[in-house]
Amino acid sequence: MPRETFKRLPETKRAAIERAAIEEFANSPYRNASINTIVDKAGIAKGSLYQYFKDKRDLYGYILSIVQQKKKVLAASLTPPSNSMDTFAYLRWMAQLDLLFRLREPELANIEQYAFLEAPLREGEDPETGERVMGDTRFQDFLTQGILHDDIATWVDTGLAAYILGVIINLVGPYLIARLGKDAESLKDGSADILYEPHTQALLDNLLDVIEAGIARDPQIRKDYYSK
Amino acid sequence: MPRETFKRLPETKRAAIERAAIEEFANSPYRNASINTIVDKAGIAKGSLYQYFKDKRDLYGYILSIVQQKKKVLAASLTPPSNSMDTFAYLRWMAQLDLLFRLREPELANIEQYAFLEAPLREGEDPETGERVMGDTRFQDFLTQGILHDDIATWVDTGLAAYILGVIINLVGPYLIARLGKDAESLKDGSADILYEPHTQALLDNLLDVIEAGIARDPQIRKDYYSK
DNA sequence: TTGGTTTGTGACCAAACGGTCATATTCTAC
DNA sequence: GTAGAATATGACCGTTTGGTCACAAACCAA
Repeated sequence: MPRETFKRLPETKRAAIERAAIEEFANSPYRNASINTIVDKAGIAKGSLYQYFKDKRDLYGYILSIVQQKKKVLAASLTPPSNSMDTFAYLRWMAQLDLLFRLREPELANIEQYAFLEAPLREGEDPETGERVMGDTRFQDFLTQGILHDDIATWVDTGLAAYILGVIINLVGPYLIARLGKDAESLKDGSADILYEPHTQALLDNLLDVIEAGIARDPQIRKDYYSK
Repeated sequence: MPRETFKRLPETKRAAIERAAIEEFANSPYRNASINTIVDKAGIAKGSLYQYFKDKRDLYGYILSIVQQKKKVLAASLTPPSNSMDTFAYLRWMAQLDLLFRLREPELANIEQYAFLEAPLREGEDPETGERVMGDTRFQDFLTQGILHDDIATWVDTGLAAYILGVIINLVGPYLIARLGKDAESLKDGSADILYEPHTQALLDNLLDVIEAGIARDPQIRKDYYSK
């Protein structure tokens, strides 16, 4: 969506503009984000910005595309979800990806969250049935597949559960970071690996155990080490 | 928090101001709510408003107190939670209260939700332990009690679960209303009672069954009619 | 009717908003 | 060197923001 002029910009200048915009959209939801603040921080004139982007929405859309792309790259760098991965392992993988994204790119994660909160009820169309559904269609699909695989209890209302899962995944990040406290620091600077940091894994385990116990057809959690 | 002058105002005028403010704060989060819009809708001069309230925050605080009070009244009109009510019945009662509030007072419910989203991570202090906790302390207490009563599985991380419960209860309302569709209309105009409307009760049942299955020590849901 | 207190009013303020545009500067090609 | 295109600039526009204040109107007791 940026104009051609923007793409021809020297690397450093483009980066400065992107960084300034990211910082601003991470600190304020779209409506309150300030163009003036962005151009000041980027060190360019306001008129210049409007040569690169049609308007505020255009700039915002571009920043959102950066967020998505960066997350995609991170997802690819993480052990990818395999087809053999079971339903809940996949869900755990998603939660871990979300947390890792928040640790590595807190500003981008914030932008993502603002975007989610601005349309938490956005409708999507189920490509399968054409039925209108609410919430992230990813989770809708996820649950439908889970039922087909006999992983999810058939009595679970998939629409409701998909909505709840979306809300949880999108809002649990800040809580986890706060709970991890200084452990989160080690994960950020890379001195610890999220895959092996015990405190982090314990929290993720607990979150997913609750979810699995809640919607699984035959939850393992009830038979394992936790049972008393 | 309103000034004495406001309390002395004729009923109709006070009501007009409250209605205008409620409408505005229900449509926009605090930062974007407009004083100008409020005074226009209330049909008073801007200077008058500032004789009744110190500033925007003061007015907002007053409106929030109305929200809380109205919800309290509604809670009292509903069959109150008894001591003998078990942990999950109490949680279901809370969910039902929230839904009913949304049906009867959609604007007030919206204000409540904006307030929640503006500080979803606000810290509270556990009066028992003095420990700093996140999320609604109500749910923290609720879970602690539940564990004492042997209703909640001991392996559940209460902090995490309390946060999740808070997020769910505060955000599931709009989804439920949308799902109920025209049934929601009957509930609003009083031609149907939420306690007996089957579609509504089925959705609430499903939500609470998932939660119970997720965190209960000995979830009934696994043994009952749903099991296959 | 008078005088004093309480209440009502809207023009006005400085700041910030998104966006525009005439002009200046820089770059490219011949 | 020069013409012409591309890019940079910040003063400026109209609008909106929360909040103030000098003044007018209404009220009330004496």
